[in-house]
Parts: sequence; structure tokens; C-alpha cells
Amino acid sequence: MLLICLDNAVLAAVDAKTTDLSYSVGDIVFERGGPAQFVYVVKRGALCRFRASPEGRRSILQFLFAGDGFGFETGRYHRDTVQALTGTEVLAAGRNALLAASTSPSSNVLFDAAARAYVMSEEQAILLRGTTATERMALFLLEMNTRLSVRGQFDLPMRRTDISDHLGLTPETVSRAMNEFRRSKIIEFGDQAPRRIVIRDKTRLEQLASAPSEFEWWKRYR
Amino acid sequence: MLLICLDNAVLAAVDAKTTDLSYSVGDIVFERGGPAQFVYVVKRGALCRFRASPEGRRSILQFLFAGDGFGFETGRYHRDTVQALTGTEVLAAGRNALLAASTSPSSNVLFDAAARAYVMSEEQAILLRGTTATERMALFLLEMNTRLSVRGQFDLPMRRTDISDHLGLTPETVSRAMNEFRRSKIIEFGDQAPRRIVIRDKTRLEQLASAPSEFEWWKRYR
DNA sequence: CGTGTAGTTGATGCTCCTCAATTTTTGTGG
DNA sequence: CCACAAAAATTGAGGAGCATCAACTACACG
Repeated sequence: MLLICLDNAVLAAVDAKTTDLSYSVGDIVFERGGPAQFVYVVKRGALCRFRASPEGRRSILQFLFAGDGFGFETGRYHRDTVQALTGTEVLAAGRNALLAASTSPSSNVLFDAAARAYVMSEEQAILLRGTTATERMALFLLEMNTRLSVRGQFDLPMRRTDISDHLGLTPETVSRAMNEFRRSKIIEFGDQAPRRIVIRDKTRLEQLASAPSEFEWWKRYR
Repeated sequence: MLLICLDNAVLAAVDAKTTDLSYSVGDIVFERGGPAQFVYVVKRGALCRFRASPEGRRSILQFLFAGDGFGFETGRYHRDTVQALTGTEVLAAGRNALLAASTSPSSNVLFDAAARAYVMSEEQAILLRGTTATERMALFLLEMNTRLSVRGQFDLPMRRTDISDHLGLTPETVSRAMNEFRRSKIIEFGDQAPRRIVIRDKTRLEQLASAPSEFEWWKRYR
């Protein structure tokens, strides 16, 4: 019952018996309910970890990029599904190898990972609670910027739908917010590539990310 | 940076050097930013653990009842504030005593606690996302029922405001939902005691807790 | 060229919040 | 115990914020 945020340092403790795997767009790495035998680290590409509700809603709990670990559970089964958003390479290690490594003297490794995962989960819950669509989009873009940008720009590996399922919004709302950012010259899209983002005014974006937004795009549509 | 869900089994590992403390309504056990020297277990009463945002919002992350542990952090300072909702007795142990106990052979105690806290936090985040006010109130009442009820009724230790800060709603919305439950004879209030709850139709409440609510009380007010 | 998917834009209205007023409950001192 | 004040809870009206539905554009692939 756990998907920990493992990083390379953790897997260094396992060291042996790792396998390289690769997935293409849309491939499922594992599904909710499946047996949890391996732990993984992203080497290249992007994935998402989500839970689908019976009514058809989908909550994307986390986007996974190079260096992120996933797939560790305390129970025998996976609690959520992980799917590739782009062509992806991951490193897999047997769950038992990790457990063996973690009983060595140096090892509050697992505890640290669990504690970090807990803190991140709670911080994000606080963040998504009582924030407006504009604030969430600003926060999301800033996070993607720190994780993905090279030379001041980045390509979002996910669709608008994925963003909306992550932020608890609709794709339409995501689109409107992003395009209003664009019209205000806060961000810029690539030519014929709505997933390529350049952040033009990071300061403004940071203001919007933590402010009862005076940036009310919907008034355009009344 | 961590507030773990410790239970009595965990504190049994410490065993020595515990102190009894008592608080009355409104007392602060510790504040966000304060040094994290002790870990606690609730013996009697109820508390809440919350984070106040600069804009004056308050997110209540957890209500704490007898048996719940709190106050453990991986860092040096508390990440949130804990306050008594009623007259309360807690057991406190030095943080160091716990760490010492947790290096003993038997001890993935800390890891288990962190893992459990992580799972609970993520499950609750999923729950609060994309659910209506009615669903949240139903879920909340069911949870309070399992935790607090004796002989089919219970007294909520918290105000409507606390509930709303926990569920991400306003006190008005909480009040309307609860009174609509009452008018539909799903729950019942005590006489001159709006915090005393009797659940009359648990099955119906469980339906409402996980259904795109066909229970639309607000239509009354149009 | 169709066909399919992703993204955008617009119109409408649901769900809940905000603000204000009132009622109920709790706490305090005679 | 009652009288009063303060706090908590309820109720109502109206509007903010976002979802929903629908139409449309742009590209990708055969």
C-alpha cells in the first residue's frame, strides 16, 4: 500500500539485479490491484500515476520524470496505475533486493523515502485546497518549469486532459487559464505546438500562484 | 517535517520516560515553527492538527482522538499546529527516546508509521478531490460515527467551522448539508445540542458518500 | 481527402461561496 | 435558578467560479 518517492540514491543501495525496461506512449507499467514485485526509477521520459474511480473520474496523483522512483508498496498489490506519457525508459529492481539492502546498517533509507512521500503528499493536499483554477495553473507551470526547463523553455509531456485530472479541473478551464496567461504575455506557446511553453514573466506567475487572484479571465465570457 | 500517525503499540516501544499532560479547550499543544522535541499520543479528548495560510485560510489536516499519535517530525521543527478541541489528556515522550527504541532489532516501527501516514494522506486527498459538499459531509459523518459512536450516537467535539475547514467548505454549506440530512431523517440532532448526532439511516448515508448526489438540497433556495 | 484526437472558444447554468440577518446555544455573574 | 452577553449555528438572497455541453479549428495519420 505505498508508492514511495525513491530517488537514485535509494536504488544505489540495491545496486545489483536491476533491469532496463522501455515503454511507449500509453503503455501501462502496472495497474491498480496488480502484484507489487518491483520498484522502479525513471531514466528518461515521463509517466503519470493515477487512480480511476468507478464513476469514470481519474485522479492523477503524480507526474513522474527522470530520477523519480515509484512502485514500492508495503502491501502485496499496487494501489494505483502507472502509465507512460511519452517514450520512456525505467530501471526496475526486485522488491526483495530493496528490502534486503534496507536492513543493512546504513538504512533508514526506506523510512526517509516514506517520510518524504508523506510530507509531499500532505503539502500538495494543502496546496490544492481552497485555491482557484488560476492559482493551480500558475503553480503547475512553475513546477513544470523547475522540473523540465532547459534554456528557458520546456515541452509538456502531458495533454491538457492530464493536467486537468491532476489539478481537479476540466480541460476547458485549463485551456482558458493557459490562454489567458498567453494573452497577458506571462507565457508563450510554441508555433503550432501548444505543449511547448516559454515562461516570459516568472515573477507575475509567482504572484498569481499565491494570491486571491485579481486575474479573472472568466469575466470575458459573461 | 513529519507528523506521524503513531498508535499505542509504537509508544509501547518507548515505555519509559513518558509524561502526562492535560489541556483545556483552545489550548495549543505546539505551533508550526516550534521545536519538535516530543511525540504525543491522545489518551482522552479531541484535538485538531491544522495549518493557517497567510491569507487567513485554515486547513485542518486531521482530527485527533484517543489512541492517535502526533507530533513526530523528521526535521527539527513542527510543520503544523495542534490545538485542543475539548478537555484533553495526552501522553508525551521525548523524541530521542523514540528514536533510540526504533533502532532496536524489532523495529520498522517508524517506517510502518510513516507508510501508514502516507497512505492515509493520499487516500484522503483522492477522497476530497472531485466530490460534492454532500458527499464530503456524508463521508465525514460516517467516519466520526466509526470513531466516536457509543450506543448509536456521538457528540462531535468540533464546531461547524472546524468541520468546514477540514472539508474545504464554508460553515454555511456544512450547516445546510447537515440540516438537510436531518430533514430527510438520515440523521438526528440532540435537543438543544447541534453537536449530538444520531445516525438513523446509515445505508442511505453510505449511498450519498459515493454517488453523484441526486440529493440536491440547494434547489430549495432558488 | 475522410477520420480521429487534441485543443480552443462560447453560451449556459450548477454548485457553492459571500454577505447579512436571525435564532439558538453557551457562558457568566447575579 | 434566571438574566444577559457572547459565541455558534441556522437561514436566506444573490452572485462568483467553474463545469457542462456544443461547436469549431488544427493537425496527424491512413
